[in-house]
Amino acid sequence: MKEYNPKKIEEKWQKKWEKENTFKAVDPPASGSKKPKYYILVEFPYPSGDGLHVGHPRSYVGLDILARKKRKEGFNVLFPMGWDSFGLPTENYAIKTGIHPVVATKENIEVFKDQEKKLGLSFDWDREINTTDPSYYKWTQWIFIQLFKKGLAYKAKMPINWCTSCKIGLANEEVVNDVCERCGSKVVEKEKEQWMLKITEYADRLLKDLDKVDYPERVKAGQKEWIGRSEGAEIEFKIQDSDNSVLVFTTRSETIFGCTYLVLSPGHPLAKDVNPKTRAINPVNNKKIPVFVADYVLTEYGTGAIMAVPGHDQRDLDFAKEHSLPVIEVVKKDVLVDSGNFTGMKSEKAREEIIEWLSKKGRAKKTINYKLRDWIFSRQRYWGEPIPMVNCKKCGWLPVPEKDLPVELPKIKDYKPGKEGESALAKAKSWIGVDCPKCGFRAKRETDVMPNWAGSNWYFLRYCDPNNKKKLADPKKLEYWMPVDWYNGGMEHTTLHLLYSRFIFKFLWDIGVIPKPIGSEPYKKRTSHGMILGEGGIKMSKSKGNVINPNKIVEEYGADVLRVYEMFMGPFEQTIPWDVKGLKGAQRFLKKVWRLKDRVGNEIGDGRDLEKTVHQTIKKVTEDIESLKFNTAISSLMVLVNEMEKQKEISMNYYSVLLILLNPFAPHTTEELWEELCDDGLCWNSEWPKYNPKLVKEEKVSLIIQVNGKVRDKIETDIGLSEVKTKKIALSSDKMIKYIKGNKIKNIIFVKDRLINFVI
RNA sequence: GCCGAGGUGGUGGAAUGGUAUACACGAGGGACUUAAAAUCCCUUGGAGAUUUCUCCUUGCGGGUUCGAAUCCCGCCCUCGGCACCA
Repeated sequence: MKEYNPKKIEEKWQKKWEKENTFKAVDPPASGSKKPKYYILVEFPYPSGDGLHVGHPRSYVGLDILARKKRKEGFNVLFPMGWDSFGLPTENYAIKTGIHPVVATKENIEVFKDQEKKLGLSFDWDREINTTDPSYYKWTQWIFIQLFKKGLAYKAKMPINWCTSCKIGLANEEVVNDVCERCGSKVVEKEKEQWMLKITEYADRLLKDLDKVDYPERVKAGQKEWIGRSEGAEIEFKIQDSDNSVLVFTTRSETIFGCTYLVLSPGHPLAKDVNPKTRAINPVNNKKIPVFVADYVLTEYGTGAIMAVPGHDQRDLDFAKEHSLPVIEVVKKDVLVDSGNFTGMKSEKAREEIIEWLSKKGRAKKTINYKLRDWIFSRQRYWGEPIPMVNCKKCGWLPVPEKDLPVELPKIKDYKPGKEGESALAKAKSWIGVDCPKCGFRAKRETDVMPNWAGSNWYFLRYCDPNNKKKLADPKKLEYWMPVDWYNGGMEHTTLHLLYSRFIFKFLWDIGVIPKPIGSEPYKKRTSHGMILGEGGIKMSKSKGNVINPNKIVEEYGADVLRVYEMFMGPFEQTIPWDVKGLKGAQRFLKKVWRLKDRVGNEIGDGRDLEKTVHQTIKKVTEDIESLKFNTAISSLMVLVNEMEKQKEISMNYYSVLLILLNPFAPHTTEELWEELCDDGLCWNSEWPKYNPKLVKEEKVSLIIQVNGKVRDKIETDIGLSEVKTKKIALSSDKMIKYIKGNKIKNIIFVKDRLINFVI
């Protein structure tokens, strides 16, 4: 082929890869194969009706590069893809158009899959999964039943966030500024029976085990923040002239002598009984203090009541000023003052001793509080996994027998939730009625479905054994593939999705579904890619009309150009604006590589310089891919190509190194060139080159000569020159003579092969 | 308000204590062409001298150091996350 024609090339290789199942991950025991496994996971997308966004390929291409490199290095790579396809947009679309979510989902998936295939991603498509497939959600339901059996799923009447428009209960994290995150309508409180998951039981382990994993510090910080562990004490304040008492939670019991009033949250059981004359008794000094009700104290956190210490807490101080309440300072320079027997004690010691003293009197106990709350797991919607539970008037809540799983979504015509907010499933009368699994009398199915998270909590396990009909996954396969070696996804999922899936994994590990040797953490390493913004740095959105469709780019420039551009545009973790012009640079680069083939000759023709650059490039690209520094990896490849352009003839040897290094980034172009020029094998599975450390080093260096830290001259020297010799050469130069003339050299700083600095 | 990330040419960025601005885009000039595209060559941080050269420059102000984009202190701004967490 004379001209670079990406369209033809890409179609050709994509067909071949599909036909030959090139990127299939081999399950154990692979006969004779001793390749170590490597499991690379990218967050699976929600197949929306909008199709792929240029943000998707950023993650997929980045990790595809890693996957392709690992294969070359001899790993048995698992790099799968699937669809997280339950969700509201599809349901809302169904309500609007009457098109069944199953149909819409199928269409959307076809579009997504086609778009992804056109990017040349090396997924093992044999392992494709879909959370809305009954053979998949059978196991999502099965996990729920196991949680129920262990007492970790329970029903509770909860004051929930109720969206007045969506007619759906929202979890706390789905409410933004008192409005529904999805539709922007007003959210009110409503009492509702909800299925809850006891994630709080795992709070400590979710926190502690962060030490075992390789996540970015900012991600760990997010997890810690969300769990919000704080050590403190519950202290009892008796209400005067009453049998009631108020428990408060505090992390700073050493400040109790400065407590001048109590505050209850509006939801506190005693809040109704509080009046301006109510007094509580401070257990350390028997002072009678007023009691208030205020909404700056949260019902759900701690005991729903606080001891207010305006001398040492800003919010208490604000409140005290507003109500002209006394402010007492009881800690000065970390030492207690005006605090009875504890005066003069260091605050850290006093904190412990005060609790101990009050504990002996039965008025306090040490406790640990978490911000983390149990997880509301019910949604009154249609397009989700039915919660596989049955309610019998006689026997109560019972799980559907496992042999009857999956509980499939019934076919209905109207997907709208009921007016009271009940799930649309409540309309499927014949589906609801079921025999009680225990007593056999007529009972009713649960009509709530699970939230979006349910399917994505454990999907990475199913990839290990996607077609297993008897088990969630074969333990042998899990033991081989798990844990995930490298997980990449969006920053927006680093708190909740990560926490929830870690919780479910730990639970499955506890009950023996996950083989013990794997350990109780699902992801060894987590990274996050940055968002791609529209041109000019504004978010891409339909309303702004600045959404870029990756397939248009593929049409015009080719997938390899898009891949190289997205990886070159800037640091992988960083948010970055899209720039059409940048595509041109990527295109020029690949064209240059293409044209270089005409200069490939035999073994002669390479200068020593090219040899050095080749080895330096191998080193740089090898290291940069491992740290996701794709932008600098590509720039070093550009340097190599620029250097090759200067040569009259390039050896096959060096050109093939270039092709292998570039292959993960531009798999189609390099494969085509490889086929044309190389006699043996394919580029994708050619061994990753190794560099010679001796050849990476420069033999000559440009040594900097400074005077008082300012660069005044440079000299070309051999490496390893001693201080004495360097000094001699440096001082003999005309420039230096000029600069130093008439001054006394006070000090000389010498850094070998880098610089010499004269301080005068 | 708190937590996290960041601020470097006209633009995206490189450099994590040692030549600031690699690589790329854009722009200007030139070659090829009837012309355009494509391709190639040169110039390109700013200011002043223009043959040698000098001074300034990494958000702002200090500090440490022979030497700071990089480390420390204070401030300003942008982006992301969380919302009274006792």
